[in-house]
Amino acid sequence: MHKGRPREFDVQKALDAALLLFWRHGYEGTSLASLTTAMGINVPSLYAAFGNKETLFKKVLERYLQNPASYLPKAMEQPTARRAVEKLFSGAIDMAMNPRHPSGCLLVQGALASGPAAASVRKELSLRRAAAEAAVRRRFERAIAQGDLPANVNTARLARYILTVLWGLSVQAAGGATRAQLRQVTQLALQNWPASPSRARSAAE
Amino acid sequence: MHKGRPREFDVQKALDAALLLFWRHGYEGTSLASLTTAMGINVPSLYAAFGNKETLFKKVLERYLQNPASYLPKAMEQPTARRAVEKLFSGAIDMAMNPRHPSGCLLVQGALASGPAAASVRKELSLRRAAAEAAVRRRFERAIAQGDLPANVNTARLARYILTVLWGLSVQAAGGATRAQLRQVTQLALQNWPASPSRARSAAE
DNA sequence: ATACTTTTGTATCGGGGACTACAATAAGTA
DNA sequence: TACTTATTGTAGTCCCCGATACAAAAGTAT
Repeated sequence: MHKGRPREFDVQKALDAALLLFWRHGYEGTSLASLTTAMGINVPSLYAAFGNKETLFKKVLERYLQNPASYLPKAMEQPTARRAVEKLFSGAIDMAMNPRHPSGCLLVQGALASGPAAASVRKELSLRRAAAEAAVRRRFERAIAQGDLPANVNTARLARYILTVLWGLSVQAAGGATRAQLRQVTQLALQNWPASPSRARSAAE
Repeated sequence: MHKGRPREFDVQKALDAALLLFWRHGYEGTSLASLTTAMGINVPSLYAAFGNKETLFKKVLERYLQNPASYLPKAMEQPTARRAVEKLFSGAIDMAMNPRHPSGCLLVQGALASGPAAASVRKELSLRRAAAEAAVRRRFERAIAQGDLPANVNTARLARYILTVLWGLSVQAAGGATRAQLRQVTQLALQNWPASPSRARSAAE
């Protein structure tokens, strides 16, 4: 099967360890020395397996989206758009409150602002945030097609609002907000939901 | 008046130049070399005038709150709580769209996640965000006392929601959102305003 | 065995990070 | 004019950054 000396570490475990560091300290705040220590490998092994710091981060990012951040696509499977957003928020809060990893979302914590060297990472995170917004927007479009949302709802605007609240939750979580506080924020954020009978035109126009 | 050789640069101008760098690249992403270049001074002058990188950042932060971010206390002077929040959002959008400086809010961009060396800066920013939230909450309390908001409104929760949207706007602005997009988000965010006659109990309990 | 291939460990590399020593300079003060 | 005080400019400090060279180790293939 394998040629040459076999790898002595688990790639996924190493990625998970790297994820925790990038998540907590951001891309620029995470050093290679701290990475190799946490991953339990030495520097040449890291470079042989993951390329360099930037490509390592991007693989960590993929891992993040598949494992702890999979609550977003999962939430979109809910039967109604309203339930989907509720599940999106509760999933985000559950993740933020999980003591096994840092608070907030890696798409926000990773590199909101950065030096020129990390511009590529910053751009990648920005694209991923836009992709998340697009996924929610597509869910809303499906909801309109299914009669679940009023047809005059502007799906792009509603999705952008929902994601703005989601990113804001990430900032609040980084500041040490409690689960109850975050939940109350999401409850307020959903009170202008367009499907609610008395305010069907809320997100319209 | 002054003893010794007089300073050859304007402290405020230098702080403004440093502000632009910290704002765009974050605390960790800004190097002393780039700072001295932008400020037009050399390294010993920087240390003599501002202490070190961390104390420089904190002075820059004060400057930021007084000059470009003064829209928040200004907005709180509006006659009603609703108008105050509208002004808060429009002020934030105006600042984000000003081409003379970076997008987003320094309280968010400065250091959401960071390495251990910048923990003090991260904590300081977190405190300032909490202070901003408290200022809005106090404005809501005044609004209740003045009959401007229903007495059963939970001011802390409503303020936290408003600030969550504000921080979310900062993330969206960092991602390149347009003025129209940000404005639409704030319009949606205000549709569940508790003073609105048909939904006076929205933010309550 | 021997050759070949890949990973591992050690020991670096050049570069840039924040920060400072020190002498020259430019003002006020005697 | 000499003295004092503070800033400026040059040069350099130490240290950690991301990234590598190279030989020993541990497997497969012949």
